[in-house]
Amino acid sequence: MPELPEVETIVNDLRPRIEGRRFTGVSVYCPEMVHKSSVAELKRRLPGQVIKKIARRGKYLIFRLTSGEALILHLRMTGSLRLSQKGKPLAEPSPYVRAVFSLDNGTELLFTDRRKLGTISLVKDESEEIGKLGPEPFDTSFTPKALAERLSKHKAPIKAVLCDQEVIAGIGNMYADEALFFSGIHPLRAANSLSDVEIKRLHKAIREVLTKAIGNGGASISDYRRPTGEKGSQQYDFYAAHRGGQTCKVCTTPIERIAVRNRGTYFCPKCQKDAAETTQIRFSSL
DNA sequence: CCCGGAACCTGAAGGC
DNA sequence: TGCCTTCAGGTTCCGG
Repeated sequence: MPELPEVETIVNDLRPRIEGRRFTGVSVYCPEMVHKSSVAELKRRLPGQVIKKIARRGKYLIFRLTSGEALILHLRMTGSLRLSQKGKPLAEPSPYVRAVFSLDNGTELLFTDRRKLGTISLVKDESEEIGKLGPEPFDTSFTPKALAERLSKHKAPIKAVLCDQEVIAGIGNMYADEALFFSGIHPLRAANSLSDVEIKRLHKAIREVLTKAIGNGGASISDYRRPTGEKGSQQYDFYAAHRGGQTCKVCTTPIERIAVRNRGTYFCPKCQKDAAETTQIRFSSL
């Protein structure tokens, strides 16, 4: 599932290949994926526009266009972007191509999505789509204090609050589990019950976990692929996420799986104790 | 306003 | 083998 590291990888892969290119056309095979505009509007307003800048905000991919408008994509759970040369089939063709964006150098950007939950929007003002997102984890304004202030407003389980895009942008199910593992915090702890020390550790763990995953090109759990078709390798580096029944890489205790807000949640019952007082730092870096 | 759960969607995986 | 049910989890919507 594409979260911040996966989208960041996609942006990094796309940037040298298609930044500065001009859209020449667009075909949409799944009109219900187009939000905040229509297929007709895409066809009318996109061709001719140059991609000035490719950016990421949270889990959103942003193509900033010459007109000042922005094409904003969200991959949700099974979406992916693939680059191909016009008329040249992919080495691993997908039956789930939902939209094709053609560029002036013969490159085609394919939006594939098995479950059709991804979104495509063309907006005049980016804030229409991403205005409510919380801070970027790597922004200098995202300090332990800023995290503390945001967490103090929520009594829901920390796991759920970390996945709330208005609290902090870009973290989803997998990296919430990883960040909690590396900060030694139980996923069911109330978000507003964390101590300052725990929040500091969590803040550090969030950045470390995301940085490592970006270095690994993201996690190819499910349908995620890089635009080149390559898989990421972060799935082999998980300590908690998707490791139910396997032994903890730190203490060999079996990793447990529980449901938090109907989401599969993996944690080590020994490294991530229930009560704040008993939690100790057993490791400080990845 | 806050919180929890359902809906969206469809292939994969598991049970019988 | 094959049918059926359940699961996956980002976001939005809705009801309490």
